[in-house]
Amino acid sequence: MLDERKMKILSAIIDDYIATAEPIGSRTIARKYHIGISPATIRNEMADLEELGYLSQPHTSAGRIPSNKGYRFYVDFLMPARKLEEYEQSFIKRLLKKRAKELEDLIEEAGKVISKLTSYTAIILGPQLESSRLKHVQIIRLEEKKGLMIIVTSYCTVTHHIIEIPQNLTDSDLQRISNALNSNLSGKALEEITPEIMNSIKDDMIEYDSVLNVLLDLLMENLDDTKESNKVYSTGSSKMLEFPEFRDVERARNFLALMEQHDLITKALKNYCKPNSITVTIGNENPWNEFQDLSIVTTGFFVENKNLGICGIIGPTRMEYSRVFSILEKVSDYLSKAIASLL
Amino acid sequence: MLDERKMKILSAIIDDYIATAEPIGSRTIARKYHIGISPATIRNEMADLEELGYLSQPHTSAGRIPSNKGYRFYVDFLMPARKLEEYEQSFIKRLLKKRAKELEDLIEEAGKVISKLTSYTAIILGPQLESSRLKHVQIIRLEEKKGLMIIVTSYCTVTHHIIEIPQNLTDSDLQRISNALNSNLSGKALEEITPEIMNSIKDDMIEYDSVLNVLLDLLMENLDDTKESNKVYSTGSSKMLEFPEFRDVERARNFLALMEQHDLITKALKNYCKPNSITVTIGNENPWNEFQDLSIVTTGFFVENKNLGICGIIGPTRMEYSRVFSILEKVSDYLSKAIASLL
DNA sequence: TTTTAGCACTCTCAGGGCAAGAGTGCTAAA
DNA sequence: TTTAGCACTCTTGCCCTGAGAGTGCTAAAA
Repeated sequence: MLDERKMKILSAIIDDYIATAEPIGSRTIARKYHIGISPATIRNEMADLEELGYLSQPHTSAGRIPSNKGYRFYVDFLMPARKLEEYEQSFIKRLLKKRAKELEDLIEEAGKVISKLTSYTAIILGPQLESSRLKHVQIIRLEEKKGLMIIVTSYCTVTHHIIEIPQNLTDSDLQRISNALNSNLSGKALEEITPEIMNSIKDDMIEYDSVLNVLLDLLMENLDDTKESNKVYSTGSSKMLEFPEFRDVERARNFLALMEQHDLITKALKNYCKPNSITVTIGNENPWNEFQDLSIVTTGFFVENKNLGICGIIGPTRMEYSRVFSILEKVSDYLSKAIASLL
Repeated sequence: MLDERKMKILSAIIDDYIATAEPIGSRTIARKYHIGISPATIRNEMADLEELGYLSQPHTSAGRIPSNKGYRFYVDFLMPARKLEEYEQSFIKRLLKKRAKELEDLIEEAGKVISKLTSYTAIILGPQLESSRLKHVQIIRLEEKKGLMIIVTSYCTVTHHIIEIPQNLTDSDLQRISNALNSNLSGKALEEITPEIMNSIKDDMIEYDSVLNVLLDLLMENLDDTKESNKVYSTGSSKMLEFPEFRDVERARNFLALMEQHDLITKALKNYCKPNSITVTIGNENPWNEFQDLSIVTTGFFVENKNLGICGIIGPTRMEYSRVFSILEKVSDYLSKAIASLL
């Protein structure tokens, strides 16, 4: 563990670097932060900190910048707690008030709020349906031979599929099928829908065998889909380019390309984020080198104590961690409430 | 109108500039394109073309680059027709084969195809529901006091709303309401749903007055929404940054910020694009100066001869117009077919 | 033993000067 | 009407230089 003085210096360097994006020299620290020791002493300490891996030097005669290890130490031990500004509070509160029609709208809104307030790119991984159950299935006839199957999960997410209806089925047949599916399947999670159950449904309604096959397939596929691939929402990429780390177009492009790789982002979020608390992944703590000089901060949002998704931000490792923490905490809180009142 | 020789020279300059992004000098033209006249003559012609507004010079001792007027002339008169490459053909064909579950998936897929093939940013404005009609309304009970209203339009786009169900309504009440709404409203366009019709529904079912008010409001709001604000899909922004015109981060950022302004894009597409044919808007032919050095190429897609939406690309004014034309034409064609077979 | 002042050294960065290169417009000859 | 020739302009890359910032080391001070 570092001694008091080293921590003070490290803290000062990181704070300053986060604010200015310029390497910091010993003189600057002595002048701006009043630690009460001379630049020479600070220089010695900085050399130590560099040897320990917390700092690095872009070139010999430049100041120091934090390394990933430095940021990690900062986030874990040094970072000051921060209260939200008045305007941030009220901005987030609007989330709750704006009556949204759907979960999706709400999530998009939350993304906008996060990116507006932080200037980083918001990422939301939403509805995480691992624990979702089937709530309702309904088949509606639209035309002579065309119908709509509507699937509602326990989180009130709705999906629909256009299906073909065999000529000989009447409306009451459709209703009977709907009823049978509901009474057998509703309340069940994906893994509880076994082949036995499906066969028993088919046996009960042998006369509808062919259409039932199609329906059950669609149903399973649908549940499978929502389980596998969460939808990724990301907002505010253009603002990110204002940061000096993206002055180089090459890096900007890489970042934008990364934001289009939803599968990779999903992986990164799922593997490295505990939804129950705010999690940070700094630079190469992420195994994919696309994230090399990016940090991810995330937290979950919940309904009835069940994790519904992950919201967070992605930005350069030089990030205002403490601001992001305070904002994300609040947004996740309010988002959870807003969803609860929606469902 | 320009004489033959001027057209040849203009054509050569624009072709070359589109390919290289470098100003072209008289010598280059004489060497690469065999027009059979000397650089000096070409120089004279170029001076004429500049005076006429088709070319401009970045600085006195540089070559010429096309002006917006030049591009316009090129697109209208000079541009060679182009056939699709084998691989482009087959790439687009996959659109049709991939069975999509929803219109939305199909549209997103089309966007990806367009941006992959052209390297420009694909923009799709979709389902344009101006001429859409209400096809079906259905209310489903999910829980004791919670229900789902499902609205299907004539293009089989589906929206849903979670609604509150008053305590005393039974399932058969809900069915009765659904039936009444359907028999009175289905097949009607938004503007055909007059207050008289709504009142007559209410009169018929006076006992459900309060819930009917909510439902009808939602319904109108929904139709209004889909009419006003089409959804904008855009894909492939990161690839755009590979073009030399975006080597400047400032411009890259402006472009990305523009792509997030869906309302402006909608306006630009709606006001300046005729869906029946391929339309180009070059640079400041668009009145908003965000589009200053961008061109938009669009065309519509159709189902049963009704325009369902607009698909197109947005890119720098220095654009491979003829390639884009050929690709867009094909995609719109196949997209229309794919949608037809889906619905 | 720890801290600090002093100093030589290193590296970057902005600015100036210079030569090369590309392209033009003009003039006069073909 | 076309073309060769030529002087002129402007950009670009390159080198050089001096200023500035910051370091590490040494030796003196606390």
